[in-house]
Amino acid sequence: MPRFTPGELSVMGVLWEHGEMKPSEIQERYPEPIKNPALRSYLTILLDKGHISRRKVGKAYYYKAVTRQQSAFSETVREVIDAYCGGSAQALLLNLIRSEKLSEEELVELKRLADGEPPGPPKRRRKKS
Amino acid sequence: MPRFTPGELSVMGVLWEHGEMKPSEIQERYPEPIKNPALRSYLTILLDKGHISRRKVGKAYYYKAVTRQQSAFSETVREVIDAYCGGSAQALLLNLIRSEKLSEEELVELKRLADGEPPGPPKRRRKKS
DNA sequence: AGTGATGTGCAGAATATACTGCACATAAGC
DNA sequence: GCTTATGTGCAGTATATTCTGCACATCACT
Repeated sequence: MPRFTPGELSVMGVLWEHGEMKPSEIQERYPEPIKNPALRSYLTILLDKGHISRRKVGKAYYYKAVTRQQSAFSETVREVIDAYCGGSAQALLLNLIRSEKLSEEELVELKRLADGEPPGPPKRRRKKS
Repeated sequence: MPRFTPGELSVMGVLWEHGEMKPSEIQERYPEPIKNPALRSYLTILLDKGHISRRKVGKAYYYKAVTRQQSAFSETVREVIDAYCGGSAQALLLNLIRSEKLSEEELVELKRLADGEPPGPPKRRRKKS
C-alpha cells in the first residue's frame, strides 16, 4: 500500500534512519534543501495515510514511522518484480548480477547467503508484514 | 526518468510485450478493464513525456514504446536500491533471498549465475536493446 | 510583562494524474 | 452518395502531489 511519492519517501527515509524527530530536525537531514512548510505538508499527508504518527513533546510534535522500512521495501520490490519480470524474482536477480552494481566480492557473499538459507522450507516464518 | 504511474506502467507493459499497436488493441490487452478515452489520456501523457511515439496508419495511430523496458527496469531498481538500501544492491539481494519469493531451485540457479559471470569485466555485451 | 525564536494551523495555488463526454473526421459497405 | 463503424481531438472534472504564506500559540529570556 505504500507507493510513496519522492517527497514522501525522503521523509520516510529520514525517519527510518533517525527515529523520532520534529519537523525542523527532519528538515536538516532531508536529502535536499526543503522549506519548512513544504516538509510539513508531506508530514500531514503521511499522517493522513497512516504511515507516520506523532506525539506532542513540549510545544513541538515529534514524528515517527509507523510503516516499517522492511515492509515498504518488500512491497516495492514485489511491485517491481510483478511489473517488469512477470512476477519472477529471478529476472530481477539476473539484472542485478549482470549490471555493474555487483562486485565480485558481493557475488561471493551472495553465494554464501544462498547456501546458508536453503535446505527444505525454512521453519521460521517471516509473517511480520 | 521514468517514474511511471500505475496506469502508465500498464500501458508500457502492453507495448513492451506486443510492440506497435493502436489504442483499441492496447485496450484489449490492458491488464484490467479500461475505457477507451481513459486509455487514450494515458497515451497522451506518455507521448508528452516522450516514452512512446506514434505513427499514422490509415486513419488510426499506432503507438510503440520509445523507452526500453530494460532501461526503465534498471532505473527503477536503482531507485529502489538508493531509497531503501543506501545504494547497496546487496541489501536487495538479501531481501530477495530471505523472502519466500525464491524457491530452492531458483537459489541453485542463482548460484550458477553468480558463478558463471564473474571474473573480470564480462566480454559479451547485451546491447540488443 | 515584553520580545524574539520556534512551532503550529490553516488556507490556498500550481501542476500532474486519472479519468469522462461529445463533436468531428475517416474508411468501408451498401 | 449515404450510412455506420471506428478512431481522433478537445475540453472539462476530480483528486493527489508539491508546494507557499501568514496569523497565531508557546517557550525562554530579560
